[in-house]
Amino acid sequence: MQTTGEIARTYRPNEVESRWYDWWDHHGYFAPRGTGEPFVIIMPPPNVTGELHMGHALFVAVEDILVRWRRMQGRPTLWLPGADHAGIGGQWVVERELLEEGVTRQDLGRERFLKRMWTFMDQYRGRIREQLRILGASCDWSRFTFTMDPGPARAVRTAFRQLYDKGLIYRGKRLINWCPRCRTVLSDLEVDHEEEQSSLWTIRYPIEGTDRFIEVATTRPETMLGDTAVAVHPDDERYRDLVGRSATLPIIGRTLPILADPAVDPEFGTGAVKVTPAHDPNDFEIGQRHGLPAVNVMNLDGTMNENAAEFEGRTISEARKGVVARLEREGYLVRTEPHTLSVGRCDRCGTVVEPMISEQWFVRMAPLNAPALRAVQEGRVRFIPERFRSAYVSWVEHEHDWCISRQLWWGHRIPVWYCDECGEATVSVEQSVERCERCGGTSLHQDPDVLDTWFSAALWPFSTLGWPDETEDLERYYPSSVMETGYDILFLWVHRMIFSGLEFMGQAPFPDVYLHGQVRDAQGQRMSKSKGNGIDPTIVTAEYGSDALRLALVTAGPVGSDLKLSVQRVESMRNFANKIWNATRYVLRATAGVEIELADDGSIAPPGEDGSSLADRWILSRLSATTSEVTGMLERYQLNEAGRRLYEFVWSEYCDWYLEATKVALGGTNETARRSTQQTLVYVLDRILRLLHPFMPFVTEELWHHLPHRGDALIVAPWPEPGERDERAEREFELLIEVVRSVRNARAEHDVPPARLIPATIAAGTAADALLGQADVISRLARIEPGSLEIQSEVTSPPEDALSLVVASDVQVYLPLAGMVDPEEQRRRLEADLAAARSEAERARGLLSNEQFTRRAPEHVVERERARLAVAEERARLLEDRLSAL
RNA sequence: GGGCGAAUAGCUCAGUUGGUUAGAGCGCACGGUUCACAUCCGUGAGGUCCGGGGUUCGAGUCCCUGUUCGCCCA
Repeated sequence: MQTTGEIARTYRPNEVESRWYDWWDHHGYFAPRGTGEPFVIIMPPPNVTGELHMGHALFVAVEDILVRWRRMQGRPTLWLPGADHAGIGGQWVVERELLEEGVTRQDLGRERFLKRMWTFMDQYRGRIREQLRILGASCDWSRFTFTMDPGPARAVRTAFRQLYDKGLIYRGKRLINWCPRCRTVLSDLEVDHEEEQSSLWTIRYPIEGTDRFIEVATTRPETMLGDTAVAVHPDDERYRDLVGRSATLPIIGRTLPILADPAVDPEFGTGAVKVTPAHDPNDFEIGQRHGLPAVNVMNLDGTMNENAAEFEGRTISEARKGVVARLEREGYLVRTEPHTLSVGRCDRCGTVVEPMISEQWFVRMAPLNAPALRAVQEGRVRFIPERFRSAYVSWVEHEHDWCISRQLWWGHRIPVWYCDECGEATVSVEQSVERCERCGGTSLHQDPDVLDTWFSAALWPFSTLGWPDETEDLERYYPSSVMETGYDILFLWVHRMIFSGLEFMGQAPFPDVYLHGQVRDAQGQRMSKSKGNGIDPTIVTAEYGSDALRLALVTAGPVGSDLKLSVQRVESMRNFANKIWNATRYVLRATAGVEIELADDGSIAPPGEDGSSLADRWILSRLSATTSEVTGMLERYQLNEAGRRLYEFVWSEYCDWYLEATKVALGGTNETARRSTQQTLVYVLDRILRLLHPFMPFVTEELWHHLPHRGDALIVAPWPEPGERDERAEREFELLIEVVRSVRNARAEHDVPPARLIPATIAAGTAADALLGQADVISRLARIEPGSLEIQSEVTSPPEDALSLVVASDVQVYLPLAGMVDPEEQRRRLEADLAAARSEAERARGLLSNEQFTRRAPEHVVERERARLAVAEERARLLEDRLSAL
């Protein structure tokens, strides 16, 4: 794309950003290029149905920075995008649509419903690209994959078959979490537990053959209809004589054995509990141990079933009220007291989850977890930040088997066919099965359920690359370089990818796991639709630009912790973009019509030594420092620090000092010096744009095209290598900065109008030569009258009535501001400075006179203290002189 | 109940293997029509490094303990 001519006075992000994305894409820059070790990120696939939110903006910012940086380093770089079908969530969106039309999915039937799902999905598919385009995600669209595509679908069936054959997938009747609203089973991880205020009801059951009762405490009285035992702790003296006897269940009249089991907490309630194996995980286990029957009293829609006597057909909460009322009426309710308990809710819809017994498919985790734990413990999989490792290990060590079937229609159908003749299950990687594997019968029906969305997500690092086929992509790009995702799905997704990669590919799917936190509002509140405190990325990027949003997000806080985002921060990053924009305008104007030398690789050549000024040498050295620091920070995944470092370099060093200093050479008569400055200006700006490109791809690409260059695009321009440091230049220029600052400070303190130029005399000791060469720069920056600036190594007779500034031990500035300076005021200042210098000297002296310190501290620390002492003493001496001269 | 994290300027965060005078950005105050930029420039104020104890010549940093907030797991 050609960009020519004068550029606008202020940066307008939306005009610039809209131009580049498709241009990059059409030129093929998003596809891996070249040879060498690839850099690969498999993108966490956004839900097809989802709107763009800040979570997406954050992951795009982070991944795109890594990807663009590595691409510029010359690695063949693949960032593979995709979309997730989002099981329950996806189905729910379409069901809601149907609801408005007054139809249920059951009315439509499975086939027509799925057709409708696909129509919907096809509509939404394009939106992911559109959203990622806004954010500048440089991912390879030719490899875009949807979890329901034929490839990943076959991967799912293949994985299922392999695990089934190894006995790692089984079907079993177990206690599971049931969401009555979604009408499906959920895995343990999809249930959110929250403390809620409720009651503890104490009920008494008559003991058979006596006129005594046993009191049990429960948080869920309605489940008593399904009680099949009463249990106490084996060591509980209070109930020892009752163990072995029986109680009668009120309302129902069932006989309940009273048994002893160590799982009962004698401290809770009365120490005796009712046992409802069909509706409580602990009771289920007690039931297993004692061979108790499980009586299910609920329907799948959250109403009571035929085992609930008169409460059949009522909702659970109606049943609870009814049961309590009847118990009370009949004298079985002993008391009701307030109680806090943990309630499980469906993480999708918030409905209270019911534990129920149901036949489902499970993955046997222990054999799969062992290799995953080893990989993490041996460091083959690293977490960034590291602290997530211990959370991962302790969670995985205690993981239960994973329930993978879901009672939904939208998703990967379980690849199991049951024979109508012999009942045998046939598991197939094919889409359909004609013949029973055992009896050859041809009348089969497929399991009606689908698989947990995370089952297909677990295979994502290799199903996207063609597995189970041995494709070139799989060979070349597996394992990927880093998995970047939110810490909230560490167990739900990351863990499952790790064990799946190890199981199916024999190798962990990534060596590094970079975990980002959640984006919160300026007050640290979670952004949510209902609170209305969310910041919409579409709106923010339209106003401030995606570059600004990206930089605001990535510099907002360290990796792995939640970050606070305010529009104000985005705005200040937009201002930063404007700063670079205007710096470029300045450079372009300063170098108009000048031939800029290019290096062999087509980039701007570094300026030669000839005619280079102190400022030139200083900024080049600072550029080297910045380049190596930023590269190091990126290598350590410290993106936030890298971003901030660049911000500071550009604004505080390049713009505030270097650009200002160049105005002298550019306006001067020395042709060589001017050429050197022009070359340096462009050279450093070019490096800045390169370093900044991963963070702010749009504005940097735009500006780069205005600079002289021979490459095609900044997105594929080489990443800068740090040059030499010039410590002498840094020291000297920093002294210059100190001199200028102290003059400015004095001017401000004494209300010297900015427009007024003043004379100055500088005594600069050993730095006199260096400063002498910078007289023009100093006078310009400090607003000193050029003809009246004197720089000497020593000033024997300072100007009369001069204000005296002590910059360093041997550097003083005299500002002859006769008439402007109140002598009392100056005395006060000097005295304050003197007091500071004396106390500093005192501190250093005290330290150095401590023999423990001089003996035990390292030599360089002691040396530094000696130097500080000398400086402070010299400074104090100078200040005393000035004071007495006053 | 177990675990993790955080606590440093008004706000958001840096602060290397401990090195003695704790930094940045934003915000704030004051001053500015300096020919890149008011989306800007200059100057400045602002800190018991959460409390207590310990180790050390030396602690924001290491150890113990407590407080507050947040998160994860059961």
